[in-house]
Amino acid sequence: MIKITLPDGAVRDYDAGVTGFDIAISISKSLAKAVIAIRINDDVCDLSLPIEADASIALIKREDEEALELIRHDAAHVMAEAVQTLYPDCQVTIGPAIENGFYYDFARDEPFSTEDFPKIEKQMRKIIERNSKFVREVWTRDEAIKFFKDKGETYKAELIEDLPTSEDISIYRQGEGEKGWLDLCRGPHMPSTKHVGQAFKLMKVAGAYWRGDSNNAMLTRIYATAWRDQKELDAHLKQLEEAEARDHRKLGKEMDLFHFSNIAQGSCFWHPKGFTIYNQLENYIRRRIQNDGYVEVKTPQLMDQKLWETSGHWQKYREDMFVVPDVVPSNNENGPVFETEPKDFMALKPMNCPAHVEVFKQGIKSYKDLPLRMAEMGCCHRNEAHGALHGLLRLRQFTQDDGHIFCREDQILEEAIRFCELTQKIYKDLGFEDYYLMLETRPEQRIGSDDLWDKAEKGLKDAMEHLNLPYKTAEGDGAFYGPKLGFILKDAIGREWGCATLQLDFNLPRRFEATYVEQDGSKKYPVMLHRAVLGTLERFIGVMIESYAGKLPLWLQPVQCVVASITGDANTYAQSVYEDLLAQGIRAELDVRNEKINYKVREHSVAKVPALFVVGMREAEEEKVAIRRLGSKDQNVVATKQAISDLVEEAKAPF
RNA sequence: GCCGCGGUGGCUCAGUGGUAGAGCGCACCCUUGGUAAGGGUGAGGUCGAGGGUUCAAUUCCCUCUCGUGGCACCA
Repeated sequence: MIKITLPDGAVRDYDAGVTGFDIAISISKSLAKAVIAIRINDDVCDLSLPIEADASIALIKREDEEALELIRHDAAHVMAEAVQTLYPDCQVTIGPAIENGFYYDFARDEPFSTEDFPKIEKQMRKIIERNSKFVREVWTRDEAIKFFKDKGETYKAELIEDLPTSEDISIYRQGEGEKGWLDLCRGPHMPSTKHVGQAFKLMKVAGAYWRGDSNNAMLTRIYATAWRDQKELDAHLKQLEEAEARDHRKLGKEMDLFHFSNIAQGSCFWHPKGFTIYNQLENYIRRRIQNDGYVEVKTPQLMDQKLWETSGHWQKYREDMFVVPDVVPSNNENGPVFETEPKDFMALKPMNCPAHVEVFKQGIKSYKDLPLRMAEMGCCHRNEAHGALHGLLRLRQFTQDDGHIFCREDQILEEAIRFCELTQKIYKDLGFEDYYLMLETRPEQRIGSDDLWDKAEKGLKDAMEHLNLPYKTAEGDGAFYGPKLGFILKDAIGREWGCATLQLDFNLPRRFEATYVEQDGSKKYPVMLHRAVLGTLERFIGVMIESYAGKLPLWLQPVQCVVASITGDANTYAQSVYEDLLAQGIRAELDVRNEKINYKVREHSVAKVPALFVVGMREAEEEKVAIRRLGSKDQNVVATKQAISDLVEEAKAPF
């Protein structure tokens, strides 16, 4: 007999080898119908798995939150069978459950298109209705490898070959008898295909490299979403639709903030309204960092190859840099641009750090000068791959709210804490609470001793622990010169973008022979903390537009108030209200066009103008305005003086 | 860079092997209207670029380019 502890704490005795299904039956028949899996201790398992020892268990029902992953995983198997039934020449590879759904990677000479989706979905529904049991079998490695090789499934065979020899090769069969479709899988699965249900939808096809390596073949990935019921599915699809409407590229066009053009791909043309946001944000950051003890510098855009050789970028990252020959070009328009092979080169800076080290090196620095916090709104260029570009979120030209803190080793913790606190304050001011921290630790290819890395990683961890900040860790993802801490924000559809970053660097000062004089007169290398709060102004504005769906806080809005007249007779008064607003520093516009007020209200609402001052003869006579705020249908008639001073108060930047 | 999809007036998009259409916007006229589109008239397009097939290509094919969804990349 074994002891099974149920979630309510009750302990029941069962024969060893009892299954989750047996336990469910022993409790109630209706429960047995509803359960689809069992959690044994902390692992989700098949309902049919025999339990051989004492355990705590919980039965998972299909309506439970935990069922989602099982539904999605099983749906992936169903999709794979459907695809292979329809396209027998197609190899299946891997297909995990992911957030909101699942995908499966297929290898086929002719890629799928979305036009194939209805056919595949139909076949999936057939398989689900067939209600085949998922049957787990354990095979030997050789047996499994031979089976898949004979079937022409080279990718599966490769997967099995790479599994540790200690591991059982488990196979899940989801059809009848010997001919049932099967897949290599660790499990667990629900009892049968019908539990997948009908609330799924194939979403998109995409290319994906085999095993995530660009040296490998490109497979065709089909993404799908799957839910417990139609209501959940509909809600998800609706949410996606709404998110699309918040896309910063769409809003940027609609609100006339910026544009992109193929004559400067990956760079942004800021329009007056967009640049107003940009400037407001930049000025705010400038006030923040000045208050936090930074000094601001401006360094060159083009710098000599030698600088990049010293920093190491020339050797390591040249292919991502814009390199410019330092030669006078030929004026002969029919000949080559350069008549002689260029020997000397400059490069547009892909980052500001070497330039800041150059500034640091001017003159002699004392330990008393540290920490030296040097900031720059640094415009950088990186020759990003075409496929990487994405609106304001991934550009070739961008401006970092960059900064480098030169400090002693014993100042790392304090500076790291200080930076995290500054970032928290700024994100709070800007209305961001939904972000997380990611610590990226030492990569395989790195410079510096393990001792230094220990110190550096500990410095970052200590800072986060001191501030009680939860964080994730990505082992091995750090920069070659030091570990990284990132603040990750999400865009409208949940894609993640690194914004704030803090990186420890023991390396660059050594490469540049940048030193300070210690108390005892000896020369020492300072530690460099690379840091940015927004990351880049462009990316942050992009994320912010999506997060606010274009309805930015008043202090950032390009047009804060529009004064709209109802009839021509009120135009003079409207003009005077408008001028008063301007005089008080409000970014206002005047609308005295020959249009109906309905029309004006609609247009400015669509344009997301936060405050609309409507004036007709009634208001003119009483020196008032009828205020209509964005998102509200209410009108509030207020004395003009009061309305303006209220708006001025509200439009104050948070710092 | 790789795989899929796309590029038609300023914007959103329809359409066709016989050199193009709508709505919005824009200009002008009428209308002076009280909180989400008043009416009329008009201008505006080398149908992304190049090549091919064809009597004829915006339409079919190829190459390129840009965009887009992913993948890879992201110092």
